[in-house]
Amino acid sequence: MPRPDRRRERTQTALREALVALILERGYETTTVQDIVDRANLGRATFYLHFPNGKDELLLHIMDVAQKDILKRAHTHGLPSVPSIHAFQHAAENANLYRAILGGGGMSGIMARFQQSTAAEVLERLKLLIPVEHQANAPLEMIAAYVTGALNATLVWWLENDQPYPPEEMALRFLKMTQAAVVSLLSASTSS
Amino acid sequence: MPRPDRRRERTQTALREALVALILERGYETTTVQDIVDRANLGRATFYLHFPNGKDELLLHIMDVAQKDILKRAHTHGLPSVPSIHAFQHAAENANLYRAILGGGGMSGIMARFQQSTAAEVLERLKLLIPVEHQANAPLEMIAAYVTGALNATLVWWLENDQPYPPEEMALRFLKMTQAAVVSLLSASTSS
Amino acid sequence: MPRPDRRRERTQTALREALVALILERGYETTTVQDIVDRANLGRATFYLHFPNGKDELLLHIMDVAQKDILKRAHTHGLPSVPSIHAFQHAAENANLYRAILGGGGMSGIMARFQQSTAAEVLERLKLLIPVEHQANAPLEMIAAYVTGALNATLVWWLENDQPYPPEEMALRFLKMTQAAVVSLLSASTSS
Amino acid sequence: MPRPDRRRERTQTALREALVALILERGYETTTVQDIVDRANLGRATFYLHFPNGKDELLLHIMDVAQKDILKRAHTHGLPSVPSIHAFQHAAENANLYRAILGGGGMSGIMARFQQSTAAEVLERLKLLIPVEHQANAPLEMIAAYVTGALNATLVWWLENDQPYPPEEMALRFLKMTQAAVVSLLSASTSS
DNA sequence: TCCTAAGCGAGACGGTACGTCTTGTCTTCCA
DNA sequence: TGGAAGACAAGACGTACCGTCTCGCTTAGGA
Repeated sequence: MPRPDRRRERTQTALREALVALILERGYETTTVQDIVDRANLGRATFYLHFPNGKDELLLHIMDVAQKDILKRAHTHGLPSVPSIHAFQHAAENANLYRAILGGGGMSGIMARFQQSTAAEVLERLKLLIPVEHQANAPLEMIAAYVTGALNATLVWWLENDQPYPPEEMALRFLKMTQAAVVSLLSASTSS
Repeated sequence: MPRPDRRRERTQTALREALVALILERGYETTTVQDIVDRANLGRATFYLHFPNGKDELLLHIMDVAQKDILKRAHTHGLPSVPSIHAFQHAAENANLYRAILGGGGMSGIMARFQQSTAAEVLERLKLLIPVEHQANAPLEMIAAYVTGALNATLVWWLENDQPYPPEEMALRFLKMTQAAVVSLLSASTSS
Repeated sequence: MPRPDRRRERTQTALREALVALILERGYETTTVQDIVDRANLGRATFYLHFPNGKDELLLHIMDVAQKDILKRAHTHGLPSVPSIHAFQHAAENANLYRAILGGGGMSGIMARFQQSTAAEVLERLKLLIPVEHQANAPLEMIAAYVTGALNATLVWWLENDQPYPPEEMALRFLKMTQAAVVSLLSASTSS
Repeated sequence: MPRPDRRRERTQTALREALVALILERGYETTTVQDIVDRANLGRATFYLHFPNGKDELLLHIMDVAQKDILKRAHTHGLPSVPSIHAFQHAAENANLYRAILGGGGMSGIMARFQQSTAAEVLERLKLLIPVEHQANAPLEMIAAYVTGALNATLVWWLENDQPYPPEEMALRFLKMTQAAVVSLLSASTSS
């Protein structure tokens, strides 16, 4: 039975935990390598011994570990009828990490700011369009977030693929999907 | 009565254009203030004269200008029946800027990477679930991007609001909205 | 009358004085760039702005300034009958600097140690060879230092020039010069 | 009687030879402990086992061995009439080591540079003072090296002993010794 | 038309973080 | 069981940016 020097594993775990903690306390961009190794009680050179490309590599490593975690869980239970359940459960258990990666958004928070201001506009539209008696079935804020996230991702996909359809067609597709999604949620919630 | 002095406007325009160009060439994070003023043929002190908080402030300024643009257009035409049409049109005309803000994602691309790997998994699911005869109606990749963006944004909203519902309920809501969206798009495309 | 930004000169002077002071306090090799700029109340980057090759370049600069000083003095007074007088006077006025450059010797003091141990052996020889009644005329320690320095320098010259003469001949030349020097000093001192 | 343990001797010899070789190839200051043990095919810990104070201690050890060598030779032959003959012979046999210790001079070569520039000035003086017909008897460069080495060593002695005589007197003493030495060498060479 | 306050280019400067390198200690593994 | 391999803490290195600060030059605008 081989015993392959457990110090490396211990060191990397300490670094992972230190970075996750610091991201939550002060954000990713403003956290320095020195902060991380101070928190982990390690030397700076040791950090670069394990992650020669700096803190980005450590963050990727953290995400790798997390994704292996979620995949292991999925394989254990087989394909569920509600596929996203694992995502929500895993996010609940690693709320700090998910907030750090998805919420902070990086770019000094520019992207998060964009998402929020767009979501605010979407929310206004929803308030106008949805009859008041249905608004209690689900928080409009959640719907606004859903719609905004979908819109942004669709925009990025469209641009990254060199605008394969004219904007009018894209807007129509997006409208159809989104209308159906919103109506479905509200009516379904009613019947529950 | 203040003195308008057109030089200020000219300088700020030069800075905006320089940053947008540089973001596309090498990304936002790796662009330095010195790069920007070199490109704009300005002195470094001049930059801080206009944007004392650094390049973040300049990026916000660029987004402000862009959003004023889109709002002005919306007010001109009144509320459209397809609301997102302005977003798509504006994105098409400022593709570079949108790719920079939304696509790059910041955090050294970590977020974009997360989006992509998640989208790949979603795509696998879609291929299994959607009958082959419907797959031609709309690119599954676009649907995968839509769903992934919606999922991530919903996760963030849920976490930022301290998990107001249990994960199972969130997964169920998300499933309903998404199923309806996908079905709607595919069947609608069929009948068109 | 041009006024070419005196800040540079002031900064370089501060750096020179800081290094000279620190060399005396703790030696050249163990003095760090950070020590120097701390003492001079400057930033580290400023140091490399003026001396991009590190503290060696600053030390050379110090020596340049010193040598310009001694040459200016020599040119003022014309060629003296006792040529080394300027060296001794200048050394007396910049004793700290000379001790730092010549005495410390560097190489972690190895060279100084070698000089000292050799001088001790030479001193033993001198005590045996010189009659007691002449020993008061000049300190034998000074003569030992003189002879040792001459021997080492001659050795280096011989080796660097690929031993142009056999060792026996070199030893003979060296003996002649040194005997004459010692005898001359002692007898001359007697007649003074 | 202790057990000599020949491995220790073999290891130390390998380290000595490695350092001497490396000093010649790239200088003492820029040679690292890792370089030494790589060259000697040893582990780094082994180095510190033998020389806990680092490479300075190894260099001192090398000099000790060399000096024991020269002393053993001197005792074998008794006091010679030309005392420096052993120094020259030993230097010839260990030219690399002597060049490393005396020539490199350490302090990143500052001291060697000082010696050279001073020797150049001395050489100019000698050319003016010495009749052309005597210049062939001995290389003036050797005399310049001799005089410069003597001057520097005398200066150091004077400063380290807190300037026991005024500079004028020192310059005079130095002049007398040096004049006699030079004259002696040249005339003696003539008569040989 | 001038002249005067401003915008501006240039770049020195104090800081802070970077990623690299070497040192000396200590542990693990292997022959 | 002793030594090679190498992880580790400490800390200096030289580089890169940052944001601040003079210092003159240019220039637009009201006088």
